[in-house]
Amino acid sequence: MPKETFLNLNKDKQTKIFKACVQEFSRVPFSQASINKIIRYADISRGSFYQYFKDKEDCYMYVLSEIAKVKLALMEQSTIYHPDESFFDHVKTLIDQTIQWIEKEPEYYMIGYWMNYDDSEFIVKLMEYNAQGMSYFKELIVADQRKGLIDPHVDIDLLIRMIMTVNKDILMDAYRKKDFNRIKKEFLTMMNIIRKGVANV
Amino acid sequence: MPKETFLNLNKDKQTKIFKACVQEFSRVPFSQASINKIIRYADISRGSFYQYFKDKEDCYMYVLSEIAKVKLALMEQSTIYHPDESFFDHVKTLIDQTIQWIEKEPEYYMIGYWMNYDDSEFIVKLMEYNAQGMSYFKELIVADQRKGLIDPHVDIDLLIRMIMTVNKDILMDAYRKKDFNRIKKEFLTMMNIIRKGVANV
Amino acid sequence: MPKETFLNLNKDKQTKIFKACVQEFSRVPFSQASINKIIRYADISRGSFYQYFKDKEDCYMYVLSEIAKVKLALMEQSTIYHPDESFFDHVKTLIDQTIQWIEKEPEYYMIGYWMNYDDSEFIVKLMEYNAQGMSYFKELIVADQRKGLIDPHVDIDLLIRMIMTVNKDILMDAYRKKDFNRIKKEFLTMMNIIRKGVANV
Amino acid sequence: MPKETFLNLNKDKQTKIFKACVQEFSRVPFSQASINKIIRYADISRGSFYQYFKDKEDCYMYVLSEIAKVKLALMEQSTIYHPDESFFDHVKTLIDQTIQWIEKEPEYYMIGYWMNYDDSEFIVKLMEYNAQGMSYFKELIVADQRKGLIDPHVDIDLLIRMIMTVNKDILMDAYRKKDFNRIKKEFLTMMNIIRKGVANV
DNA sequence: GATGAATGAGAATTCATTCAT
DNA sequence: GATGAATGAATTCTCATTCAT
Repeated sequence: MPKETFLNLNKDKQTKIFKACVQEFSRVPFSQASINKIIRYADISRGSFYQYFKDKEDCYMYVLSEIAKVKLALMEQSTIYHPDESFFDHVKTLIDQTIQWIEKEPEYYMIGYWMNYDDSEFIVKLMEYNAQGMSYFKELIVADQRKGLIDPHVDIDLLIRMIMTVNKDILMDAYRKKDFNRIKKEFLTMMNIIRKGVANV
Repeated sequence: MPKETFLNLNKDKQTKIFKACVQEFSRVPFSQASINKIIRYADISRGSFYQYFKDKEDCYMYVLSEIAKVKLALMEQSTIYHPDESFFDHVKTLIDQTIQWIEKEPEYYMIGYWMNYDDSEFIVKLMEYNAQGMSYFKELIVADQRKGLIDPHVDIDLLIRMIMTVNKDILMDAYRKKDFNRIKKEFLTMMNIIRKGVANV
Repeated sequence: MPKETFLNLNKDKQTKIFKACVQEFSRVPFSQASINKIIRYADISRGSFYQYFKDKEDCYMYVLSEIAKVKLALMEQSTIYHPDESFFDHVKTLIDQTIQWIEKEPEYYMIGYWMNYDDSEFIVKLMEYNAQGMSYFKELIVADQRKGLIDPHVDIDLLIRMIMTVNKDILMDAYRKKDFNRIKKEFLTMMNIIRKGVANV
Repeated sequence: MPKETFLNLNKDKQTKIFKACVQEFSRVPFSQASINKIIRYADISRGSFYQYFKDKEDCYMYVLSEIAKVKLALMEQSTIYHPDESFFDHVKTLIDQTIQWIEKEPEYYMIGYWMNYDDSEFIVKLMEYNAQGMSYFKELIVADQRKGLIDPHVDIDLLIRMIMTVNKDILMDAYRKKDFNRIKKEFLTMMNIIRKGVANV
């Protein structure tokens, strides 16, 4: 996490630096991100960077934690206010919010995206903490199975992975094409396929 | 694409160089691939490399195109020899073949893997290769819809994308965990979800 | 030498800063000593450091001069209280004291140790301090020569240098091996060699 | 040791680079030596340096080995041609040669000098191989003891250390004062002290 | 008199690419 | 057609020193 020096900076400067980091870390995976570029974007000296952050990793952690704050705030809303939602409704809510979020801060999303594909030790470790979010999905599914809404024989882990993957794919596609309008419809369609299947019975 | 100088080389040497490139490009993403390592593997001089290829990118494109050839050949086979298969059976066959292929030439697969998450200009180019394979999937689905096997209202493009994504995810996961045994079962489970859905009717 | 700002500080703070400097300058040679570490040890701000000292060199000179004071005081004692000792007895006394001193303030000794092998401009300055102690050695030797205890033809300056060098070497070795027990015995042996020679007569 | 690239260079260039290294490594201890300075002295590009040497250590090892060659050649001469010399005569011969050597290549000497005072792991390891040269000194002393030339009770290791230390000190002093004329006389005087002692019997 | 943020030159090392032979 | 030496900008990171508050 940033050094005191950074925290002592006025909010404006902090924000400027944060944005510069986001700009760079959303461009390429962590291992390719260039401190050179960050300090150029932020218009600070090389020395200053290292007065603010211990090293590149430290800087990255800071950015992630800032983003996590926003993200958690978002997720808490959806979790807290709809505790009794069914799994699919919940996923739908979540996606709605994610889409909103991406439209507002697409770069935040990219940072998380790159994280999936960086092999550096550091990033691999980081990824593990992400996996924690999955557990409450499981609970929702189990609950739905008890209520008779979801087939009790289904492989829960695979189901979650499938939805996650599909989800990621759609968002990435939207990002690439800079078209967030179709996403929602596409997503609902895909969720429906998973829910109902495509076979004609 | 390679310069004439390369094409004039005897097949043996071409192959040796190709293999060296594959070895390196399957190790790390394009941006991290080292020409140093390639020329060492191929046992050619630094100068020769640049007499064969315009630059690293050119070399990469060459490798991709070679692999694409093999891949397309494979896919065509499966189409040619089982023209009447239903869509899902076909997908299953395809996956069988892909798994076989990966087990035989895992490096080819890795190159594709890395490609997805590296330089975006290339991704676009890659997508073009992939898109070629899609058209005949469509035909199979339409045929199945006519036969009453698949829901006629389903969005064909989305369905294909979904299967592709899920497919990629399973393979990637298998690769990461170096465990190809579970793949087939996992894949069948996921295909079943897509086919039948998970809702309790 | 320190700026007035430093001299105006209360003794406690001066001492705290001095100790911090000693801690750092005894750790590594001057050129590798870190002002960062000094201000952290002394718990003063970066800016304060430069309000007290012109630069790193200035700070170092201050430390050296402080240590020199202590050292000279020590040497004077041995001269004052045993004015009639023979030269070799005196050297022995001196070494006893030096060893005591080292065991009490090993860091002071280390600073001198590093000094010898770092920036050469400093060495010259250091030598000046050291030279002060030499003159009364000479007197002792001359006295012993008059008393017929020491060969009148011996080159006094060389003899002193030799003893100094041997002395330094033993101490250094003791310091490196963190073993001060053998020192005294080794030292006596060496002094005996100088006194009696090793040739079989 | 240098890479092939370096060995392929013509002798002139090799020499130029070697001299640049010597210039830098004789200026300061290894840990402070600057590759920047070396490439400036040698008038080569930063990249070239790393095409010649793996890293700074590699470069240093090369320089040492070159110097060692010269030094060994020198020592072999004195050892081979005077196998029956007494210990002190041998030391005298050795010093004569060392002085000659230092006068011709004072920088070589400095490199070895700095080595004594560098704490980096790498250098500490290196120093061990230097210790090997001592063993044949021991043999000479033992031989002299058998012949009755040297006091049989003398502590051999301490004697060698003493001579080494004194030796080093004289050379260093000569180097500092850029005055090699007095060395020989000084050295003989000191050896005489060790041989005969200074006490009036 | 105190503070600590800002600076920029410097460190070692890597690597795609060029160019003379 | 082959070679491999030369290049220099790029990388991350350190640190003594300055300067505005």
